[in-house]
Amino acid sequence: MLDHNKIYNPLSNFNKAINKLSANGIRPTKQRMILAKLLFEKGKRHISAEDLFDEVREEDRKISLATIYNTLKQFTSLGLIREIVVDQNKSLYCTNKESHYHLYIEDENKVIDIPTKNIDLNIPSIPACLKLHDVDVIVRIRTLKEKYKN
Amino acid sequence: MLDHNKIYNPLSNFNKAINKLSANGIRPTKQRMILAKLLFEKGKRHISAEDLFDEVREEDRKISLATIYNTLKQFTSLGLIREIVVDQNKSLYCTNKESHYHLYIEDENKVIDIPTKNIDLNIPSIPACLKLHDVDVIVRIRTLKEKYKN
DNA sequence: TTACATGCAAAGCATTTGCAGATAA
DNA sequence: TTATCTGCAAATGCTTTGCATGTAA
Repeated sequence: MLDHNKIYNPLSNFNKAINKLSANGIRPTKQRMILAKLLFEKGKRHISAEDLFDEVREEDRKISLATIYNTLKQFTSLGLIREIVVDQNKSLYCTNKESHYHLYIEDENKVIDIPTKNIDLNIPSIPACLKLHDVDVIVRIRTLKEKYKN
Repeated sequence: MLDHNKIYNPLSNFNKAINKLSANGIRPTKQRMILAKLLFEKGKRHISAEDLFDEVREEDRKISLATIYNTLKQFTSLGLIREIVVDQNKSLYCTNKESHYHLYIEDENKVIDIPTKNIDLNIPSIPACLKLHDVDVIVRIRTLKEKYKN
């Protein structure tokens, strides 16, 4: 059921997402709507499949992990969210639609958005013909002590 | 067995690596020596565990994958190589000891080093107290066509 | 009605771990 | 000798897939 917020805010990220789904012939099923709400009605997020799975349960609903993974992949293909690979055992999904990069603090397993203007890329080695589709920048910082001596 | 190259080039990356091993009480076993040779006597490389496994076999030797993974992890802890997580199912290990960042071309599964001077990081949001141990920057570019329409 | 979605369990895959046997010092 | 290392196979953990069932249009 629609609430007033959505009725009077036709350009919300949630509504844009739903529009994009139908524009691509993808059915607005119960599961997709629940996930879209969690992703797009809570501000900018960096969230994992497992996190979403838990949030769905907290609402006393249930969506299988497989469906969550498949939906996240689909939303990513549609450009509704961005996947950030922070380490080999975890992908996070980012709902910030503005142009930005990511700062990953390994010790805390935490991701912070960095405005694009804060990083100047000067990469003459990219062939001019490459026609970039997307550029992700992950700045990974560690504060760990060295484990071995010099 | 040592060859002339090593005898007369005491500052080679290979020798530095071996020195670091013994400085940390880590035995220069047959397996570690073979891996160190492959890593440090072939110039700058971006190589996976599986790649190394294959290269060892090409020399008609055999080191188990488990040992290769463990050794790579250990060399990384020692700071001899750097791990680059290019996607969730693959880590590459980089033998370039100079300060640099990484450009990952997803379509080609290829990594190129970027000199640090080509990227200006201006990240006021990092708390000053954090005392960075290391900063990895991965610029991930895609040239794929969009799969879905707008 | 029917093409598309979902959920479950099983499969996949890179990586890690437990442990018995091997090896360096 | 003995602490460390290696190799195998099994375990792990995230993610994907096959397929039977369910559902939107």
